[in-house]
Formats: sequence, structure tokens, C-alpha cells
Amino acid sequence: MNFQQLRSLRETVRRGLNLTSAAEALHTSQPALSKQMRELEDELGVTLFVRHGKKYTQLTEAGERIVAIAERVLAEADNLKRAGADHAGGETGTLSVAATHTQARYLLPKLLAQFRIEYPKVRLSLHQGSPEQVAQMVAHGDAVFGMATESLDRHPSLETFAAYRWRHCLVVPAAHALASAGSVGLDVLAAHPLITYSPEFAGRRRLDAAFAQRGLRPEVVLEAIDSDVIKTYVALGFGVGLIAEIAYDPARDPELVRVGLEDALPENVARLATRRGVLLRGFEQRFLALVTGVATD
Amino acid sequence: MNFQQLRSLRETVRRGLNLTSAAEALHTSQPALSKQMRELEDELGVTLFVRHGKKYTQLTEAGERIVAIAERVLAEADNLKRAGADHAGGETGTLSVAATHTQARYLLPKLLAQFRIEYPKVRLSLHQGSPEQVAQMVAHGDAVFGMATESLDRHPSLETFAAYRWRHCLVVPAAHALASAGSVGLDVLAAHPLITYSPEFAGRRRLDAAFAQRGLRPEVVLEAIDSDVIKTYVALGFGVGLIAEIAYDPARDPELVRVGLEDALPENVARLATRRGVLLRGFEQRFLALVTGVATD
DNA sequence: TATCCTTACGGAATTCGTAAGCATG
DNA sequence: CATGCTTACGAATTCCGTAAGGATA
Repeated sequence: MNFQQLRSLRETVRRGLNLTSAAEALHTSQPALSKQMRELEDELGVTLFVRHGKKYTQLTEAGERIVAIAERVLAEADNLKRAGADHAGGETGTLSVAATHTQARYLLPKLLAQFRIEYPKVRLSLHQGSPEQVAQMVAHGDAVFGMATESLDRHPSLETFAAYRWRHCLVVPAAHALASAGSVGLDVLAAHPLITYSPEFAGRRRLDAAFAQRGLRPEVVLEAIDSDVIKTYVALGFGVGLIAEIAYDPARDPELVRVGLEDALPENVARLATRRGVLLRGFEQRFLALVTGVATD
Repeated sequence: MNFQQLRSLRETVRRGLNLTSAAEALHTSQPALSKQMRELEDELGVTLFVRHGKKYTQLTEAGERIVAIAERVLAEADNLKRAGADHAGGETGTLSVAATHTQARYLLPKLLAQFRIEYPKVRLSLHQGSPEQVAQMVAHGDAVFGMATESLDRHPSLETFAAYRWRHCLVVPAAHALASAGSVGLDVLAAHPLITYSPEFAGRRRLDAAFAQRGLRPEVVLEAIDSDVIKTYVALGFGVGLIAEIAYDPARDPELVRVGLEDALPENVARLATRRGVLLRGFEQRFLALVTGVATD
């Protein structure tokens, strides 16, 4: 048994039991993988895959169990490398963060600026995606940290920390009828075409729930994953926007006006996630402390 | 990085950083180990050992950390094999138990007899040693289960379960002056030469404490690790014996008489231990249930 | 001088990629 | 017949054991 076999097994499972695809991902040949899987089965004395003809159709019960343990072996092996790197070059390396657009664009810059002062030699790697993709990236070890408002705490393999609390805010074009209103209720808002986040993003579900609770069914004319896109279309007059507070800046967004809301929209919590059991290097611990607002020293 | 390197590292540490000794234990050559350690250091980018000249004198700080993780990698790798074996031959394999003499001789027989009825094809491997050795064997993975009254719950890497509670009892030769006494106090007992377990065994510490609490200092003329040895010398008239209740059987020990004690001796708890995180095969879970008296089904 | 780690080198075993075979839908 | 796993085989790599070297107490 060796690590390569376990990596191959893991990748094969991740690729839906497609050896050819897994072989590509691992930069090796497909017959090599085929042999490794067979040898692993021989060594463990267990059939890992249900085969229909020569295709792998699903994992056997034993296979499911083995894969789960193999993941742990590989995770700990990764920790070995991380521990080595931490001692070898204490303050060098790469901080790898996966985040949704809003986090990457509005929250992370000031945190990363601070981080950069403390660790100028650490390179930053920022992966962007949907909350679900962020969760996957962290769970797979493609990123050490994940940041999003959604999805993260639904993954049992992730450990999450509250990063900051935020609410949605209403923005309208400067020339809009609502621009001069001191504040509006949700019922008034529901009468206007709405532009906000896609359902899987940034607390959208809670937003819908808040309207539904009052029996309102706003017309969402445009959904986007990206606060900047939303603001652009709001400015163009497509509708009124509901975006994360942090994404509105009067100075940067002169064509938009923020309007107060009479009914409080539900609070959202952006969370930082790591994979359970992952060993955090020194600078990674510091980043976690920065994001969660906890002092390290 | 491969498993062999990690096994070599673990064994080197266990052997007090003596490569030559570790090489023997692993049935390989010493230069092979030397190379593996150096290559592991190269790959992790870290010095694992403090070297004085060419000898390894201690682990570096990084080394300590790496070794701890390597142990986890190897433990999970072992779980892989165990999971495989469990599915491959569900009710075959080896039940590996380390125990002190008293457990092996008096408690385990009836449990193993029951176990054997349920799993006739499982082979039994019984390792005997001092409580400390039992703990080591389990911690090192040389045995899956450990059973003893002492030591086990002082090891953080072990998980322990109460197996049964017992007290010491007093046995004397049939012709002894105390043989006809209905029961005796500790003060009377302390006036006689005593034969009992060695300090590291079978609740001996609590026994001493019980005497000390009453200001008594009995003369222990013979210490043994083994109830049968104690009984033999008691029968020969060397002194009176304090042994585990379970080790006295009037039918088997006709030359001995059990005498009641007026003062209750402290209760001891024999514990069953497994290494934390170890995957228990089906029959091992059943054994655990048998020993702890919990039903499985 | 005895112990113990390191280096060097030749042979054995493992691993990989290419090419060809074969089963399913 | 397109996709996808298996088998076969030669080449490259890796790994190991023996032998010799060097450092410490």
C-alpha cells in the first residue's frame, strides 16, 4: 500500500469513478490507475468498486468505508508537509483562500492588507466561486480557508468560525422616486422590480423568507452573484438593489443612493471555514485570528 | 514520502533514536534507515534529529511535531487494513489482547470461552505483561485490547472502559492460626508476614494506602506479579496472602482458606483499553461489549 | 577500540507509459 | 463504434543490502 494508490482512489471517487478522467487529473496514464486500484483491492482483500462489465458503477459498502479512511490518511499526510513547511520557512508560503465575490471584493481586502504587512513574504492565492464551490475547495484541500455566508456550515467535514455579521441594504439610482424617501417598508419595496443575489448566494434565502413572512412576493428582475454587477444594473435603472451593506460606498458609488429600511432584514453571518483536522501553519493561524477578530498574542 | 519512511521514523523514535536497533526491529539494514531519515528530512525541508557528530541525540521541535503526525498517518493506514480485513473475512482474523496475569488467568477465560462460541474461527492472541507493558503494547498497536487494573487510564492515547470491579481478599494456609478466625481487622493482618502483588500490579498501591491510612506498616515478605505464585507461597507457609477475589477458588485451592476482613479494602476497577482512533472490527466490537457487559444487539 | 551514522555501488523490485485487447450501450 | 477498463511488455526509476568510511566517547 502506498500514498499514490490512495491518491488515485480519492481522485477516482471525486471524478465519479471515471478512471480516465482521474488519470488526467493526476497527470498519469489510465492503465496505471487501473492497476493501482486492482492492487489496492488485492492488498486489502476487498472489492472496492461494483463493476458492470468493465465500468465502475458505484462503490461497494467496503469501498465507502475504505475511501473515508483513505481521505484521513491523505489529510494527515498533507499535515506532515504543512508542518514541515511551517518549520522550514516560517513566514513564507502561500495563504490560500476561497471566497465568494462579495467577500473577496469587499471584506477581504482590508484583512489581507493587514496580513500583508505582517507577512510580506507570504504569497496570496485567492480562489473565487459560489458558496458551494468554496465549500468543495476547502473540503478537497484545494484551498485552506473558505469564506462565504452560505453553505459552509452544512458540510460536516468543515469547521466554521463566525467572521462578521451583516445585513442587506437598499440602493436605488440617485434619480429614483425612492431616493428621497427617508426610509421604506418591505411592502413598498416589493412593488418595485428588484435586483439582488442569486439564490445560492449571500443570504438570498433569508431575504426571500423575510418577504414571504409578510406575504410579499417581490419581482426579482435580475439575479447576479456579484454586488458590482447588481450595482451596475441598478444604476442603469433596471430596478432597485438589495446588496450587502459592505458593498455600498457613497464615495465609490455616487450614482447610487442608499435608502433606509423600516423593517429590519434578517442578519447574516459570513463564516470562515477550514477542513476539520487540518494543521494550520503559523501565518494561517494569524489569518484566522484576523478574520474572526480574535487576538493571537 | 512513503509509508516505509514513516514507519522507520516511528521505530527510530521508539528505539531511542538508535538507527541500528530500529533497523533490526524492521528487518532491514541500518544504511537503508539512514537514507530514509535523510530523505524524509530533505522532502519535508526540516531537520528532524539533533545530531552530535553522527549520533542522534534528540528530536528537534519540528521532529516532535512531525512524529506525532506520522503516528496518526500510520494509525489510519492501519485502520485501512483493518477495514479491509473486516469486510474480506468478516468473522476470521485474530483477537489480540494484552493483559496482566490476573486478567489473563482468571477473568478472561470465561469471556473468551463465550467469545469463542460466537466466533469459532477467530484466533486468539494473548500477550502478557505488567500494566505498563500492557499499555505500551496497546499504544504501539502490538495489541488491540489491553486489560489491567493499573496504568491504562494514565495514557492519553488510550481510551478505557470499566470492565469489572473487584476487591482483594485474604487467604491463609488451612493450618494457619487465622484460618479459624471468622474475620480479622487490618491491624491484626499487619502483624503477619504478607504476600501480595508487586507495586505496579493489581491495585497494590491502593492496598498500601489502605494500611497507611490506619497507620499500619505491614511487612511484605514476598511480592509477585502473579496470583498463582502468591498462592503457592502462602500454601508453603511463607505468610498470609492478599490476592484478587477472583483468583481464589475453594475447589481449586483446597490448601488455602479465605478469611473475612472486617475493614473493607478499597475497590479496584479493571479496565479495558484500546488505542484512540483505532477502527474495531466486528468481532472486536463484540469482544468489547462482552468485557464491558454491554449488549451489542 | 567499540559504537553508530554516512556514503558508495551493484542488483533486485517496483512503477510507469505505450500499445493492444475486449466489453458495454 | 465510441467509451472505458484490462492486459502485456519494455524502460526508467526507486529501493535495498553489502562494503567501506568517518566520528565520538
